[in-house]
Parts: sequence; structure tokens; C-alpha cells
Amino acid sequence: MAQRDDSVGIIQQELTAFARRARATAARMHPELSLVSYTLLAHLEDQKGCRATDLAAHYLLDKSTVSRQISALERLGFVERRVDPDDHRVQVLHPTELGAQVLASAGAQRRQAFTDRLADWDDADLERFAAYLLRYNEAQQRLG
Amino acid sequence: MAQRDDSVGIIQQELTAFARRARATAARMHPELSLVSYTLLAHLEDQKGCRATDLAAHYLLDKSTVSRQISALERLGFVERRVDPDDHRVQVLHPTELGAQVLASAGAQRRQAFTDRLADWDDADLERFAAYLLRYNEAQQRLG
DNA sequence: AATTTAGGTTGTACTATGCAACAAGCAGGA
DNA sequence: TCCTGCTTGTTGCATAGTACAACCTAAATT
Repeated sequence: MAQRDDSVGIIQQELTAFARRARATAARMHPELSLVSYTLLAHLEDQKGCRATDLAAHYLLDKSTVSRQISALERLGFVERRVDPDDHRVQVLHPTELGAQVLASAGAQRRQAFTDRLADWDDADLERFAAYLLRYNEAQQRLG
Repeated sequence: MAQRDDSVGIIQQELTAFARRARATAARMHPELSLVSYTLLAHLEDQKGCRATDLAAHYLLDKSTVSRQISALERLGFVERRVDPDDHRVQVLHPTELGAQVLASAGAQRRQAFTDRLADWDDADLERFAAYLLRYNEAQQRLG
């Protein structure tokens, strides 16, 4: 049991350390796209467009927060709004051409940073690490 | 190589997802101690006291940020300052009795949450996951 | 002694965030 | 039809976290 507690303690500590650094690191890498706006824009691309409400629900953010983030992305020309003809309350959000480019570029940078950090890992370890993270996040989502 | 890229992609995605949620989750769990102040206070306890400058260096924060965080913790009665008799510029920071209690309580809560999420993992997987996170963070620190 | 360096604080500005109040559009029932 | 209530989104307000620059004080160096 002591061994097990140690492992849990390390996992807690290291995930926390990572989280603490993540925003600042992301901001340094691509100042034009914060961790949050990057995530939102990526989700729009993934989903081929969605509503602000969907983003808020998915990321547990207040709708006002999403509204302002989207406004900022629109001001930068990274997102466009298309009013749903069937429901005039709804705006379906899409990345613009420019937004998609910026997203791809930031994504490539991020991916390169991860690739560098993981350069000396062998394939089996990478695969197991990825599986563990999936499993962990799945549990976190399940347990709230 | 495709397999390897997939693993890197998943690791990136899942670590990012975790980071996005971390602050809000911490805030919901113990509103009196944010992720940052929790971390700073824990470091003080760990180190049996240290200077504000040390905290700033360790966590890559501006000294003004640390100064204000410490002020807040002091206002709450969680931290006390002891002027170093050998160097009157220096204040060595220590958790107070109350600070230690709050830290222990928040720490227990956090630990419990992690324990719950990891409840159905077997010991070997936990140990490997912990080792992977240590290795990853070590690399991130090394590479900036 | 004069200058430089180190530790901290304070002024200013900006971003992210949530909550509450609001406006506009839709849907269902009296 | 019209009133009520729900959904989508925006805006006003407040707060936290953060950085940068200017500053103060004390120590160290020349």
C-alpha cells in the first residue's frame, strides 16, 4: 500500500506541475493563440463548426467567457459566425481560412515541442504513456 | 512512425485537456487555496521555509506575482515572514500553524480525488504511469 | 565612498473568468 | 392569438492572476 500511495503522490505532483506551467508555456510558444483559444479553435475545426453553447458545455466554461473568446477570435479574423437559418438565435461558428492556417501552424509548433521532449522514448513506452493518459482523463471526466 | 506520431498526438491532446481543467477543478475543490497558492504554500512546507525569490525562480513566475501571492497568503494568516538576521533584505517565508492545517486539508482532498480516479488501476500500472510523468517533466524542464 | 547587484513592493495594464441582468428568438399551451 | 417560459447569446460588473517597469532598501564589490 505504501508503494501505491507513493505512486499516486507522484502522479498528483507531476500532473500538477505540468498544469501549472502549461498556460505560460503555450503563451510563449504562440502569443497570438492562448491555450484556451487554441483549444476552442481546434474544436471548431474538429467538429466542422459548432455553437458557442456547445463549446461552453464541452469545456465547462461560462457562456460569457466563450462569447468573449469567440469575439476575440473573430476580431483577429480566425473565426466566422453563420446565423442558423432555422433558428435565428443560433450562430454556427467556423474557423476561417486564416484561422485554419494559424491553427495548423500553432499545432505544428506544439507537436514539435512534444516530439522533442519525447525524442528519446521508445515506441512501446510512448504507446503505454498515451494509453495511461487516456485512461486517467476518462476517469476524471467520469467522476467529474 | 505513424504509430509513434499517434502516441505523441494523444499525449499532447490529453495533457492539454488536463491542463485546461486543472485550475477550475482545484478552485472548485478548495476555494480558499488556488492551484498557485496551494503550490507555493506546499513548497514552503517542503523546503521548511524559503525566500520569495526562490519561489519565483522555481516556478518561473515574476517576483511581483510571488510578492502579491505571498501577501494574500499572509493576509489569510497562512504564511509568516521572518526577516533573515544575516541579510536584512531577505524574508524567509514559513507556513503558519493555520497554513499547515489548511494545506494538509486541501492536500488530503486533492489526494483523495486522485486516489478515486486511480482506484481501479493495478500497482504496476500506477508505478509506470508515475515514472512516465516524472520522465516527461524532467525532459520539459531540461528543454525549457 | 561610490557604484553595482539582489530582494521585495507598488503602480499600471491586460487577460481570463464567473455571475447576474438583459435582449432576442423560439415553442407550447390557454 | 397571446402569454409564458426556455434557449442562445451579449454586456456590465467584479475578481484573480500575471507581467513589466519603476522604485526602495540593504548588501556586495570596486
